[in-house]
Amino acid sequence: MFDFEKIDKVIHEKGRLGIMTLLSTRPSWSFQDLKGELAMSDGNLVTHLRNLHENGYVTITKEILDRPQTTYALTDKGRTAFSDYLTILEQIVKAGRS
Amino acid sequence: MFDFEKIDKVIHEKGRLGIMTLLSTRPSWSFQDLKGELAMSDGNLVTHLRNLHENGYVTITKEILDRPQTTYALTDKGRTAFSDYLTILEQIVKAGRS
DNA sequence: AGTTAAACTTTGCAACACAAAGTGAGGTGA
DNA sequence: TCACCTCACTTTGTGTTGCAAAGTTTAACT
Repeated sequence: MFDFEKIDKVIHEKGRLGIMTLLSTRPSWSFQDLKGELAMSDGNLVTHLRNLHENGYVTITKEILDRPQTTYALTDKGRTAFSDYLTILEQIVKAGRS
Repeated sequence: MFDFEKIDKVIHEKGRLGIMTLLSTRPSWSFQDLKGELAMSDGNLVTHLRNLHENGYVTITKEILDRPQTTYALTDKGRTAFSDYLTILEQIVKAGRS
């Protein structure tokens, strides 16, 4: 039926799935905004973001404006991976709703 | 935006998600059929099924026909939980595709 | 009795999520 | 200038769990 092995383990985790979903809705997000949306500790959030960055899905941009501010955005690779992941979700929903 | 905490951890795992999706498409499945669809070791499959059973999502029926044969099916609770899970997936897809 | 297959159980390990606490850089207020 | 605060991050520790591999049990079939 489906090849569940194709599910991207990097994305398929509650925390990172939340991050990826948020990142896909805007060009970029600040650390604080992400933190505000996701009930996660600093450390946990940073770790997930670093994980996504190490997998090439997310860019990290450090700026010092008023306060230090780091912004995160999807790379093309990340956007593609997320799109592929969504395609599998769509198939699951389709099968499950039938 | 979304409450990602609401994602059911029992279902949101590659292996069990595969099982739940398959179970939702037919009244019942034999162990062998599940094993045929999912690239998983016996032990791993049994463990996931037991997990789902212990959470009240799946019934286990043991029969001895030609050979011993165990069949698995969704409970009402399991069907509801899976439906709720799919609803969240739909929201993610919708947000991610926007 | 010996073999084979189904459906487990057990064991062991590596990975990982997560919390909590600590760090350091760079403001801001007194 | 000194204390304090926030942001972003690191470190540490703990508990959970996914997973493979090997062993076990039960029952049929020869």
